[in-house]
Amino acid sequence: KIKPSETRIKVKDKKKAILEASLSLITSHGFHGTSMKMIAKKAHIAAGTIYVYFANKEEMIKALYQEIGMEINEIISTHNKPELQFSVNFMSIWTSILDFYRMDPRKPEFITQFTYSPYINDEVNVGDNGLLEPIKTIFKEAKNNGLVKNLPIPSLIALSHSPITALVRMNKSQHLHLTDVEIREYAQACWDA
Amino acid sequence: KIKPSETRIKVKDKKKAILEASLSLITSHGFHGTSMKMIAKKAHIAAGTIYVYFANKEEMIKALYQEIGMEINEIISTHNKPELQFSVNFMSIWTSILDFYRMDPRKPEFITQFTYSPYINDEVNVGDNGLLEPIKTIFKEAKNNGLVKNLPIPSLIALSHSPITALVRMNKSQHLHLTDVEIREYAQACWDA
Amino acid sequence: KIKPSETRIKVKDKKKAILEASLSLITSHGFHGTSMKMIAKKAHIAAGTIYVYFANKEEMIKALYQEIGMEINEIISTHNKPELQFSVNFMSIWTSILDFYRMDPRKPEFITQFTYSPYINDEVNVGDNGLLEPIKTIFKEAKNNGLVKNLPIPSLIALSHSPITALVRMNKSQHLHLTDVEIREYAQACWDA
Amino acid sequence: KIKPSETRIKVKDKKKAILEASLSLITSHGFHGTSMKMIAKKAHIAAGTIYVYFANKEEMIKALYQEIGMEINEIISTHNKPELQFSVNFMSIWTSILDFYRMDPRKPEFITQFTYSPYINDEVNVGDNGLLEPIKTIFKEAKNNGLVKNLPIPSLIALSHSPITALVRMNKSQHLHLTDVEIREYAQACWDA
DNA sequence: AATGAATGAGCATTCATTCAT
DNA sequence: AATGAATGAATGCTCATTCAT
Repeated sequence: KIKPSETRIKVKDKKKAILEASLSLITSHGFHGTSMKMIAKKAHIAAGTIYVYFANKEEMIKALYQEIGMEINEIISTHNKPELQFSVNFMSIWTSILDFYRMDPRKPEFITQFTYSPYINDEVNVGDNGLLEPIKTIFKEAKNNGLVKNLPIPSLIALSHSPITALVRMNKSQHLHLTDVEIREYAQACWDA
Repeated sequence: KIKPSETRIKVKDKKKAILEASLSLITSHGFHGTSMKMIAKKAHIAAGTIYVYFANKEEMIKALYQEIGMEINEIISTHNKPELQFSVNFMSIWTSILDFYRMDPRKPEFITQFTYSPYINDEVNVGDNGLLEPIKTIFKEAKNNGLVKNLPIPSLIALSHSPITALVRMNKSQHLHLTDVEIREYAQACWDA
Repeated sequence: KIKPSETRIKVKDKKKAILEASLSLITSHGFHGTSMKMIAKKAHIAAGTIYVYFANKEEMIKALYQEIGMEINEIISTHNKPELQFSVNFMSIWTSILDFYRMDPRKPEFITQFTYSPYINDEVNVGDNGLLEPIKTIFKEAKNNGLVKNLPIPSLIALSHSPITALVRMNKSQHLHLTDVEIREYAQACWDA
Repeated sequence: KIKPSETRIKVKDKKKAILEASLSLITSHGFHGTSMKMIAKKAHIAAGTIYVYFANKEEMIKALYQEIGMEINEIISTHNKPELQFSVNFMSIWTSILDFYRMDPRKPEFITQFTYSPYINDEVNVGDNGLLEPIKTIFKEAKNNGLVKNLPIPSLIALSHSPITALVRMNKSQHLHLTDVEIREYAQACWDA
C-alpha cells in the first residue's frame, strides 16, 4: 500500500518519534518518572520497538542529549564570526541560542535536567571531545587574547549559558514576553558580567 | 532508661538523620536513584521508621527542601539591611548566600535539582507564599523604587540566584578557589547585570 | 494471634517453602522454564518475598543445590565406615544414597539438571572446597591404597553416581520396583565396574 | 543467477547451518539460554529465516535431537552383528558410540541435556517408536535369550548409555586421554555390570 | 516509637514469532 | 526463499509502603 520511498522515510520517523516523545515526557516527568511504556505509547509504537533503535534507556537519553547538543553546535558554528569584535560575536551567538531555546523550551529544560543529573558523569561529556568543543574553542581564543575574564573555560560557559535557560524558563512560565530590545539588553548585561 | 529530655533530643536527631542522609544521597544519586532503604541504612534506622516522621517519600523531600529554604531565609533576614543603599544590600545578601552554599555544596545542588524537577509544580512553591516571601519583598520594594530592572520578581530572583549555584559548582568541581576579591567582583558583575 | 515461637518457625518455613516449591517446579519445568512468579504462587507468598531471602534467581538455585548437597554429605558421613573393607563401605554408601534419592526423586533429578547446566561453571563447585570434599576424601584414600582404578577422582565419582540417578529415574518412571536383593546386585555390579 | 542444483544444495546447507549453530550454542548456553537471534547470527542468516525451515524453536530442537539420534542409529546398525556372541557385539557397538561421541562431544552433551529436560515428555520419544527402536530390538532379543539381566529395556539402555556420556565428559574436561586398551576395559566393565 | 518482613504494582528489558517487502 | 523491523507478552527484579510485633 505504501511506496518504498515513503516507507524508508517512515523508518527514520520512528526513531525521531521516540526521541520526540522522550523529550516531551522527560521534561515534564523527569528521567525516572518517564517509563519506557509511556514513551512507546506517546510515540505510537510498541515498547519493544524502542530497543530496535537504542540499546537501553540510558543510551536513548544520551542520544537525545547529543542530538540537541549537535543542533546547538550547528547554531553556534553558523553564527560564529571570528573576524568580528568578540563582544559582538558573543552577543550574536548568545542571542541565537536564546532564540533556538525559545522556539522549543523543552530543549533547554532537558539539557538543564541532564546537566544536573548523574548521567553527566558518564562518557557523554567527559570522554567527549566533540559536543562542547566548538564553544570551548571560541572561549579559549578569547581568553588567550585577554578578551574575557581569566576563568576556567567550563566556568565561562556555565556563566554564559545559565542565564539563557533561566530566561527561557521565565519566558515560558512567567508569561514574560521578551521584546527584541529586552533581549539585547540581557545579552549586553550578560556580556558585561 | 532514658530521661524524657534526652529522648526528645534523640527523636529530633532521628528526623535530622533522615534528612541529612537524604541530602547526601539525593545530591549524588538523584531523587529516584535514592531508595528509602538506602536512606534508612545511611541514617542507621529501619526503613519503616521514616514513615513515622514523614507521610511518604515526596513529603520527606519537600520537607528537606523547606528546611534548606528556611535556612536561606534566615540568612537573608539576618543580612538584610533595608536602610542601606540597595546595591550594597544586594551584594551583601548575595555574598552571604554564596558563603552559605560553599559551606555545604550539597545544599545548592539539592535546591537546583529540586527546582528542575516535577516536584516543583506541586504546592511547595506555587501554593506556598512563605518560602520565597522574604526575598520577594526585598525585590518588590527595590522595583517600586526603580532600583532594579522592570522585570517580574521571579525573573529577578532566578537571574540573581543561578550564578550563585553555578559558581559553587565550579568552586567544587573545577577546583576553582575563590578569593574574597573575586567573589566581590562576581557580586558586582551580577549586580551590574 | 500467634505465639512468638510459632512465628519464628513460620519465618524459617517461608524460606523452606520457597526452596520446596523451586525443587518441584524446576524438576518438572527446568530452570528457565520456572519463573519467579510460579515459585511464589506455589509457595503461597508474593513474588517480591523471594528476594527477601535470596539475592536473585541464580543464588536461590545455588542455595537449593547446596542444601541438597549437604543432605547427601550428611548421609555419606553417617554411613562412611573407613575401618570396613572398602568394597563393603562403598556399597553401603552407594545404597544409602540410592535410598535417599528414592525417597524424593526430585532431588537426584534436580542435581543432575544442575550438573548439566551452565550454572555449574560458577563458584559452587569450582571454588567450593566443601560440597564434594567428603566423597573426594574417601576416594582419594582408596586410590592411594590401590583399591580402585587409577582414574581422576571426579571420574570415579561420576561413574559411581550416574548409575544411581539412572536407577532412580527408572524406579520412578518405568514402574520398576526394586527389591533389596536387586539393589544389592546393582551395587555389586557398579562396584565391579 | 544460480543453477537449480546449486540452489538446492544451498538450501540444504542453510538448514544444516541452523542445526549446527544450535548444537554449539545450546550445548554451551542451554536451551533457554540460546535465543533465536543468537542462532541466526551464528548461522549467518536472518532470524526470520529459521521459521522457513522450522515451525518454531521447540520443533527445531526436536529436529536436532532426531538428527543426532539417527546418526547414532546408523552407527548401531552398521556395527550390529547379530551373528556374533552378544557380549562381543555389545562391546563393539558400545565402543563405536563412544568413538562417535568423542569425535564431537557437543552431541552427547546435547543428547543428555535434552534427555534431562521437559522436552522429553513430548512426542519425540514417547509416541515415537522409531528412534530408539533399533537398540531396543537388540536388547529385546538378548533378553529373550537370557543373555542380559532381566530388567526393563529402557533401564538396560540407560545403564549402558550413561557411562558413555560420562566418559566423554571426562575425556573432554578432565583431560583424560583414553587409550584403546582403557576403552576396552571400560566396555568390559560396563558389560560385566 | 521503632522495627523489618512482606507485599505487589511497576519497571526495564528480552525474545519467540509475524509479516510486509 | 529470505529478510529484519516490529511486536507485546512475559521475565527478573526493585521499591515505596504497610503492619504485626
